[in-house]
Amino acid sequence: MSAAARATRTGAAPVRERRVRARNERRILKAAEEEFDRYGFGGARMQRIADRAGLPKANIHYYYRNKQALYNAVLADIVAIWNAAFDLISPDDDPAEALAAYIRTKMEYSRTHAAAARIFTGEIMRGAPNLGEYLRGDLRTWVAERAAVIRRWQGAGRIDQVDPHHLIFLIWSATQHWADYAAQIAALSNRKSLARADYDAAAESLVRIILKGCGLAPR
Amino acid sequence: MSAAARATRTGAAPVRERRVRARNERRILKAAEEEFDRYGFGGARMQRIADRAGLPKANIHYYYRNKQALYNAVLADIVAIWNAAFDLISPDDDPAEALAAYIRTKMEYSRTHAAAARIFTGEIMRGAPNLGEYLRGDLRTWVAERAAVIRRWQGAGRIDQVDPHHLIFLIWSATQHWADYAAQIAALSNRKSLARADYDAAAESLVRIILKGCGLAPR
DNA sequence: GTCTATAGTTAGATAGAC
DNA sequence: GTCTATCTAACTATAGAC
Repeated sequence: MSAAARATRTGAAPVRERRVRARNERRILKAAEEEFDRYGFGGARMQRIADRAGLPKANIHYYYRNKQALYNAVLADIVAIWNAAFDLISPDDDPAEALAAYIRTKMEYSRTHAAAARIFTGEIMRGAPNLGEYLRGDLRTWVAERAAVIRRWQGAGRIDQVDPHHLIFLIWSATQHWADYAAQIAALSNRKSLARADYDAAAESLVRIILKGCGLAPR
Repeated sequence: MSAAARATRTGAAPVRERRVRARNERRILKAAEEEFDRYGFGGARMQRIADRAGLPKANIHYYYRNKQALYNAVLADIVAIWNAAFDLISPDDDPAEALAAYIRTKMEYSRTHAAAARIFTGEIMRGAPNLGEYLRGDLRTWVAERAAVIRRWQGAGRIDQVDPHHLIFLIWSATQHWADYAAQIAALSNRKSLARADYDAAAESLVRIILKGCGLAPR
């Protein structure tokens, strides 16, 4: 019996083996994220994921039962980061400051987590076959809470009477665009890729237009 | 030798056969659009496209050499409709009216051509491997011309000094969102699908926020 | 836990009769 | 131009030695 098998029985894997597992899972998830981003679920190849991760293909199946399970793990990762990153916006905040900060944070996410952002869009575009629970659960709660905050701001006359959901979707779409459409933006500006300054400038344009569009002073 | 083969040699196919060809190509393209939308290029299956079109699989290959050629035909269709639909915006237009009309038209496109819109997004997200020429050609010209119009408006003090490209991308993303993220919007509002009224209301919110955000009076 | 070899299955593409 | 049968390649997944 192997050390790992013994450890599983006793419920405590040796530290070294847990570390190997953690490192390999990280490598595989990273490689899978790149592959699913570039080719979509149907176009992704387990062999290429293995090559990117620097492991034999069989090892991918050792850690993840099948392609679907690996894809679900990548999605879970994306949703976890998403949940952790966007706890902003409470009723006591200044509306202009809170919205400006949210736009800038979301844009930064599009820049630093572009592949994750695109995989998320791909999943939603296919009808969210693996994220229905998340959309109808955590995300719906999040949206309802933020919409309530915006309505309280509106009740206090601190922001224009725009549909809170429409405002949230506007911010999501305008920032997400810089991940999903990065290739188009680069092609239109005759460049190979976008720089940090491009995202920063775009975020400032969005802050300016959206805040003013809601009757708020610039921040 | 068949009538078709004879006709090909003489350069004039009989009317009936041309009609059969046109009808079948339309059916196949429609079925392919649905399939590529639902599953992406890699996940699309020629057999399902054939089933949707009500034809044997071999016939799909008779009209389109392979899967890639069929996908390219679908993309060409999408780009053609796109080019035909958005010739709006000239320097003599009233900025508020022109932008409002563009937002409403683009939103209508997201509603009535949702599958096409999503396939386009998917292609761009994969790095636009089959649309580089279009992006660097027709689309770049289109964007440059519209940006020039916006700059003339700005020179005449008719609209705020916002980056014209950022404004165009904002309108594209905010309207495109209602095609790409329809599943998420429906899930968040606990409904199975979106109605025309949803798109219309969203368009009016966007017109209101974006026009005001650019220093324009509502239209 | 790692890796080679391969089983098993699917799907794109084609041959050839009609 | 249509359709059935089939070829072939590619890919997911697993068996089993180490």
